[in-house]
Amino acid sequence: MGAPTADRVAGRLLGEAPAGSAGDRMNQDGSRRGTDDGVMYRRVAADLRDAIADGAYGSGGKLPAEAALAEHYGVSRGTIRQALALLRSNGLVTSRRGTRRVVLGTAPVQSFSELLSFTNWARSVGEEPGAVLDSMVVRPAGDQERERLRLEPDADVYAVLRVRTLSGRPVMIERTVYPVWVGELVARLPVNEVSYTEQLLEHGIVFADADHTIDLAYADADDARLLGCADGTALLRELRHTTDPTGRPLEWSEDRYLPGTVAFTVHNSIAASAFSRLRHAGPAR
Amino acid sequence: MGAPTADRVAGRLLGEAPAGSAGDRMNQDGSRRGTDDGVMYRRVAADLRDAIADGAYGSGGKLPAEAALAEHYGVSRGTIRQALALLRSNGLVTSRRGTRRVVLGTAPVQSFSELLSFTNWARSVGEEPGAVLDSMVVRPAGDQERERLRLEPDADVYAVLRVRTLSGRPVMIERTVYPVWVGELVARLPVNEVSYTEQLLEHGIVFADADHTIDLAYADADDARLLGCADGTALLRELRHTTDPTGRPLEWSEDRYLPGTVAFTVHNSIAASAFSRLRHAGPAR
DNA sequence: AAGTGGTCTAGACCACAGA
DNA sequence: CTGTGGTCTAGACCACTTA
Repeated sequence: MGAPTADRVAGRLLGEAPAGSAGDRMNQDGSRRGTDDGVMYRRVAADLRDAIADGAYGSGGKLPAEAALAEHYGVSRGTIRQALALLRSNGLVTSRRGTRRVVLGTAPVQSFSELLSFTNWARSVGEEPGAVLDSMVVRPAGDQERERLRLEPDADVYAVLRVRTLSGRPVMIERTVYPVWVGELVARLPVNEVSYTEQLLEHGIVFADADHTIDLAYADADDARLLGCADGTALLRELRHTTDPTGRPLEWSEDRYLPGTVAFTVHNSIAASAFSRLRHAGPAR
Repeated sequence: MGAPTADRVAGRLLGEAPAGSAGDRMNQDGSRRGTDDGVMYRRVAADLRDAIADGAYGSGGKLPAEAALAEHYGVSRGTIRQALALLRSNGLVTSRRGTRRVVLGTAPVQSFSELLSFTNWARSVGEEPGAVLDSMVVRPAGDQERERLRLEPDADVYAVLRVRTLSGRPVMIERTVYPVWVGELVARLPVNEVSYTEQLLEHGIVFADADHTIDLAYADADDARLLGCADGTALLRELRHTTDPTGRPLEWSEDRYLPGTVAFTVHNSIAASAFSRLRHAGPAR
């Protein structure tokens, strides 16, 4: 390939501002928060994301044509399309045959790790994450656990119960089940280590895919005790199933949040959506 | 391009079954439920989706290499990659450089319209959807509504309140706000028309992008009366903001579900995710 | 009719996994 | 080392929108 230099990604191609928001076309600085992972389409995407965040195209404004972007960045149209697909999947821009792409809004600046890790999420919203280990046991896997973690019939699991805190205030109960090979690593971590995810990452364990189910649950005696709420209080529940890039299950977790501490957001589009409603099937644990 | 005939998409290329699930390699019928929209990569994706659902590769099994798929379907590798990207974004398969793709699970068979439309969702889970119109008014837009629907300062909105039912049982309260140009169409629909979405679609209004926020809310007097629950009952709330392919806002809705009637699922991956947690900011209405 | 995004091709090189 | 998916290119044609 042409191996364009990094500073090829700088400057700003102007699109078309929406009616009623002309005049704010500053920010030619080309500064970029996004990570340079050396992949061109990500750099282009990051640059466009920043431009959109700066309001260079306005909300409801039009992006430059793909051909124009390709020339501007000195890459092929295919690369531009890769970058735009990213923005599209993040709900930043629309696309429709025949017309220019339209800016929908500003990106929620959250990376994949922030989606999985309570710790990273807490930091990203400016709070101090904490964790209190309540219990960690090794026990034979239940039927559901064996199936979900794809384990042998007689396999054990590590079951961990933790209270997660924001700036010292308990907000979530985390019940996580790990297969033995992951659990052994978890067990060796210092007690009250805040982020298992980060530590596991350093052991070469990569969280690659996750399925989440969100519904409502009621606090049991443990929840009430640990969260300091009344027994039977309604909690927002997230069931999470995570695998590594190989498809090997890494964890199966049930998190219960105190109301008012968290909300979940999803974007979907006619092109690609990973969002669906389910008929409620009762407690899945 | 080579314009392959439709029946080029038939037969089945076998991958590699996971340990412990060999022997179920039937289904050479090539039957396909998927829609033939004439786009090759979608046809390939649908075919692979069916193959996966039939267990041809097994859960945890490996897909054939891209090159093999390309030859099998008689298309280029690029097209195969488009198809696989679809499956990936649906959480069906993983992908990692260096190794074959791994089957994660079976697709949730839901289309985009099922995600937006209560009616389609209800049908897809085998229940009879219903709607009872409680009120429909035209009134000046509030500040938030004006911003979210991108309206002029003095614009009106149509505000609709409906009770949604499953087989006659009330399960959800839907408070939707439409800009005038959409609301006028809605107002002309027959009272107790079940699916506004389907009707609007026939008027050429296309729902293309949606943002959802999910959290917990408590039943107010209206909710309690209409859902037949106690005042203050915890409800699962979905805030939804929908736009057409042009980026023009179509609706802004707050839906409140009785607990135990619905759950929301999300898939995300390290590659592309549209899912994020938010710091809770109180009632957004 | 001109412009734009959607789809597809054929080829290239690279980074990484696993034998 | 070989096979695999990840990235990128340069070109082509089509469907749709807008003027």
